[in-house]
Amino acid sequence: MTTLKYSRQRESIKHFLMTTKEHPTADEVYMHVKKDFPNISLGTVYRNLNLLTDIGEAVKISTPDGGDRFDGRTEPHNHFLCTRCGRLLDLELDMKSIEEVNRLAAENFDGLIESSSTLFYGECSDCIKKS
Amino acid sequence: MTTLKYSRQRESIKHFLMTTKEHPTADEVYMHVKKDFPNISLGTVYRNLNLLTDIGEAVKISTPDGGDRFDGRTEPHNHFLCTRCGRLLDLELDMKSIEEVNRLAAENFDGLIESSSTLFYGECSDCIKKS
DNA sequence: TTAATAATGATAACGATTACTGTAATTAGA
DNA sequence: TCTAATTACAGTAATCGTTATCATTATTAA
Repeated sequence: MTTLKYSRQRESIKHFLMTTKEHPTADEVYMHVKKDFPNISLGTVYRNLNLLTDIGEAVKISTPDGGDRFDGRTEPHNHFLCTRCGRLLDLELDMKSIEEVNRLAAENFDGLIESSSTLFYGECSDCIKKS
Repeated sequence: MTTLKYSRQRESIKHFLMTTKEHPTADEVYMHVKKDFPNISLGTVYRNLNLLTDIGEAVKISTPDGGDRFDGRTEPHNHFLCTRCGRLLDLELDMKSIEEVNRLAAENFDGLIESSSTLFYGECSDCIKKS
């Protein structure tokens, strides 16, 4: 086991993830952090995003379109992907509902369900307005 | 709009997807179909997997670990990813539960929810036995 | 049977991510 | 505070999954 050592770059990445409402891709994080660290490397961004994910200070979200997104909110919550514009949004679902889903799923399942993540699809309000 | 033309390769891919219980990656489909078509190209596999997905005869599943998986079952259902062995399994959840989740989610959401896909995490029965 | 065109196999190109390497920053201990 | 040990860095090459290109083959409608 290797000890964690402070770094400004990691702190900046973490801070950005925790304050943004978006769910940026690694490249978007890179672009942002570049403002403070003009010659930060994309590899550093990936390394730290994975590190933060591993120690539970960030969450990785997989979508069927393109690269993974990262989220600084680590409490269980779900996401909505707009099938028109591709935006990924937070979607609140109270803990009870999440637990209820896990319980329902466990009824017909032979293993141990620890958590779940739901991705909802549809049209976001912005796209509905435009149509 | 381009007309669809029959091909043995596509038929074989489709047949495999519909009969297997697994959720193969593109490469696993490739390996399997190779038995009948020894010089099929991986590009052909991808092309047809995407085509089948587009016309609704297959489903693409994104997981946080590595490549996408494909599923010949097109009725709405959910999946379970074992955090130990990485296996992706079907998980039955009756339509009512799925609709209920979508309804609950819609309550606090401003757009239109059309569908959802839940990925459950935990340990599969095989891994539990081994521990 | 033929002409039109969609699908193929082979391979190159691509984008996202990871691995490598020598240098710089952080940290624990004297 | 200085030093030594070690982690993190920037830069870059390599890898992996996937898509695009293209000349050839298979399917299909007339």
